Parts: sequence; C-alpha cells; structure tokens
Amino acid sequence: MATAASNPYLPSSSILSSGSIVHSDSGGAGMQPGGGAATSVSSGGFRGESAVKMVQSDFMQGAMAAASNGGHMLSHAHQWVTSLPHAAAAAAAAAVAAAEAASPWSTSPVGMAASPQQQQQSQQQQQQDVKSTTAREDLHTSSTLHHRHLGPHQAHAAPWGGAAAAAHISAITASQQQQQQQQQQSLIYSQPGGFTVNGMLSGGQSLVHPGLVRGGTPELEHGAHPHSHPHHHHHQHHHHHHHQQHQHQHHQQQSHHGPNSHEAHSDEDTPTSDDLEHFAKQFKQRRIKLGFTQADVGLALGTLYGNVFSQTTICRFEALQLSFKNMCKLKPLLNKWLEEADSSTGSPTSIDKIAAQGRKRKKRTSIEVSVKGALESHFLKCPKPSAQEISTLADTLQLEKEVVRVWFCNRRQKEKRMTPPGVPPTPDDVYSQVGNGHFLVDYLKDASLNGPSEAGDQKVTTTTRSFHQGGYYSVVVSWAMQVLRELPCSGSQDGSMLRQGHHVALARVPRLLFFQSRRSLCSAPCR
DNA sequence: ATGCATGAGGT
DNA sequence: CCTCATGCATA
Repeated sequence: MATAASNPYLPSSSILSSGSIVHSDSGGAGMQPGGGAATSVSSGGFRGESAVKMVQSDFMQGAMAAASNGGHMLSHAHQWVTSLPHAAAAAAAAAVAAAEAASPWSTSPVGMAASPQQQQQSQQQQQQDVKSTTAREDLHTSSTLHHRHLGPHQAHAAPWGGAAAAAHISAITASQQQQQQQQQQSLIYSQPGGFTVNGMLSGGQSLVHPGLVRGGTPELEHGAHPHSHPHHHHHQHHHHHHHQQHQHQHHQQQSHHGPNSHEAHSDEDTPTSDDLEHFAKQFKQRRIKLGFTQADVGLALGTLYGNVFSQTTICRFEALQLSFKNMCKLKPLLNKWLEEADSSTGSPTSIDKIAAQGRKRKKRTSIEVSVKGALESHFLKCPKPSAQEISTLADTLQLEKEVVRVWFCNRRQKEKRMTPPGVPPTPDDVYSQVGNGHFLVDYLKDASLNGPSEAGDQKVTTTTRSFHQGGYYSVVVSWAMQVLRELPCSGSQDGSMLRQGHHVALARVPRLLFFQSRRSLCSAPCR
C-alpha cells in the first residue's frame, strides 16, 4: 500500500510513505538547508529556508564545460526514440522488425498519419493565443517579424516541428506568460521575508561584476557575441493559426545569414531554431566566463526584470530543452542579462526577491526502473490513458494514481520535446533525424553495450545540427542502458541478439515507427 | 542534468 | 483531466 500521500502534501513531514517507492534518501534531509527545517516545518510547513541551498554549480559547470568541449554534448541531443523496457523486449524486437520492414526514414507517411492525438497536441501546443501584451517593461523585442507569409498551409517545418507555426505566430508571445508569472510571483513575494531567502543574493553574489567570481573558465572565446543592439520593439499580433497537417512544406532553417543585412541574433526577428541554438551556446559560454552559475542567472533575471527563474530553467534553456515558444520568450531576457552582466560594472539592481513557498512539496517519488519500463510500455500502447486505466495501472504497479497520472503527463511533455509535432515529410528534416539516430547508435556503441554491428551500415556521421526539438535522447539512452544492463529476461533469446536488437530499435524506431508499433505490435505483458 | 511535482489556464 | 511552463529535489 503505498498510499504515500493520500494527502497531497501535509504541512508537516508526515510523509510516511510506507515502503513502496518513495525514495527516502538518507542524504536528502541531511543536506537540507534549514537543518531541521527539512522535517520540522511544523506550523509553517514550508521550507522557505531552502533558499540557502548550496548550489551544485561546481558540478554543473564542470559538466557543461565538458559538454562544450566535447563538441557534441550528450545533453542536448534528441530523442525521438523512445525505447522499450526490458519487459518489452519483445516490443523492441518487433520494433526492429518494423523498422526494417518499413524503411524508417525514407518512407514516413506514418508519421503524418500518425495518431490524431499528436496532431491535436501539436495544435494545442501552439494555440494559446496571445493576449495582448502589456508591455511589462518595454523590452518587447520582436518587431514586425516579417514572416515569410503565412499561408493557409504554413505548417512547415519549423524549428521543432509544430513549432513552425508557433515560431511565426507566437514569435515572442511572452506577454501572456509573463502575466501569469507575475501573478504568481506577486503572491510569492508577498510572503513576509522572515528568512533571508537569498543568502547569496543579498550576499552580493547576484550581480557581482564579471570580474571573476570564480574564475578560471577554460575555453575563452572572445569575439563576437550576439548582443548587438538593444532596441525595443514590440510586436503583438496574434493570429490564429489553423493547424493542419502539412503535406509538404519547406522549412526555413537556413542558418546562413549572408545576404540579409541582419539575420537573426540578439533579440529581434523571429528566432529560428538556429538562432536559438546559437544564442544558447553563446550564452552559456559567456555566462561561464563571467563566472556565473545557472542559478545566479536565474536569480539575476528576477532581480533585474522581475522574473525569477530557477537553475533548472536556465539549464534547460542552454540545453535547448524547452519548447520553441518558451525559448523565444526567454531569449530576450537572457540576452539582456548578458548585456548587463557584460557591462556589468556591477549594477546591483538588487531587488530581493523572495521565493518562498507556503506549501510543502510532496516528496519525490522514485520509480523503479522496472516499473518505468512498464509505464513506458503502456505509454506506447496508450499515451493518454483514461482515469480508469490509470487507476488500474497504478494499482498494478503499486503506485499512487496521482503519481501515475503525473508520470504520463510528464512523459507526454517529454515526448513533445523529443518528437516533432508534425512529422516533416521533407527529406531534409528526415536527414537531420537520421543524423540524430546515428548519434544515438554511436553513443550506445560507445557505451560498450555492444559492438558496431548494424551501426556499421549506418555511418556514424553525427550531424552537428543537433537541435530541432530540443533533444532529449540522453534520457532514453541512459534508461535504455540500464535496461540493457539488467535485461532480466534474456532467456528466450540470445543475449547478444537481444542487445543488438535493442540498440537497433533504439536507434531506428524513432517516432514514426514508434507510432506504428504502438498499435500493431508491442504489448509486452510487462511483468 | 533531470525526474517527478505544482499550478495556471483551457476544455 | 489535459497541456505547458517551471521548479524543487535528486542523481
């Protein structure tokens, strides 16, 4: 009975999740800032004190640095490849079969025809129509983005698939969201600041001059960073994009800004995925050079513009793991921050923001690999299970219903990041996908899970254009590796075979087939 | 860096 | 109940 939390969140730490899966780290509480705060929380029940968190920046920076150097970072690749759980070994095999049967990328009508859900989703994703803006400041970037022309059919390949339309349309529809955020924040800020939530903030960490808060950043690159001219324009137009499946289309990924005097950089124009990618990279480098951690930036943004962001968000931005729209929204802010930090001289625009939350978060449930596998398996069959199904599944897996529900939600979200909403029929796009696929194969291979095998016939020509929808394959990869490592049920088949099969499946089943397989094949009895 | 969670808006 | 933007808590 793992009714870990019949109550969403109890004010106090009465999360006695009896055994099941709640991950009760010994260390967790230990590092809690407030010391006893972690558990005590009596009345207040919040862990506002957590503000003192010691950043794990070191770790991250190191990682990022490494990533940068590496040329290809695993962190931001893509993963439209969802793999299958051990239990679904069969599925994997099936997938492989399918993959081979139907030339993966060459023929890809499947994608388009793919689940209606997908279409639906993509549509929704872009919809959120723009409410007029209220210039929160004046920094409305974006100008009159001269979108090429939005025809009735412009669904084209945009940055991240469906984002295409979004790109133009919602160019930078930050306004709406900002409103939301501000609302929330205002609430938050109103919290009496008994505690110094920002030890670091007030401590003078926030906007220290770029001098060298923590110097020594290896790779330097002087040169041209994007921010060029600060100009504030503001666009505001909302269209309704009728979304529909594109049959054909062209994409606008040209990253060559030759002819046009100003292509895209900074904060204007409709950023293309290329722009974003580039910006993100630049941003990261500068940030590191300046000695700021992602967390610092997040706070600084709040301090400067009123929108506080967490390390997570900054991280995701740098890794291009946000939705296209979201990326567009953040870019201007980050860009501005860059400028500030740059000229920095230390403009401590300190407006302490307090981020305290009155509620207690439910402890993070840790789902076992095997269980995850089962979930994945189900996800393949039905990405959107009904409440009933969820309940059943939850019961079967001995998880709370809510946990399962959330899992699916998150899974879907993830999928959006990894799966282009509209399958790009365009050869070009397909290629880029292939590139990713190879990358993945390469990675697995490198992971010493097995030899070259099939990978051989697929040249491991990693495309550098590793972006498109914010990759996420790393997640799957790591998971896949775990599975492969365990692979409890290799009985039926030969271990190596299975492995190869797996890795192939992982590499080539990318979405298209994926959907296909979701219906026909796949249906591992999962445990 | 990422997994699970929360909440605001929409239906 | 979903999607989406975000973030705490973790690995």
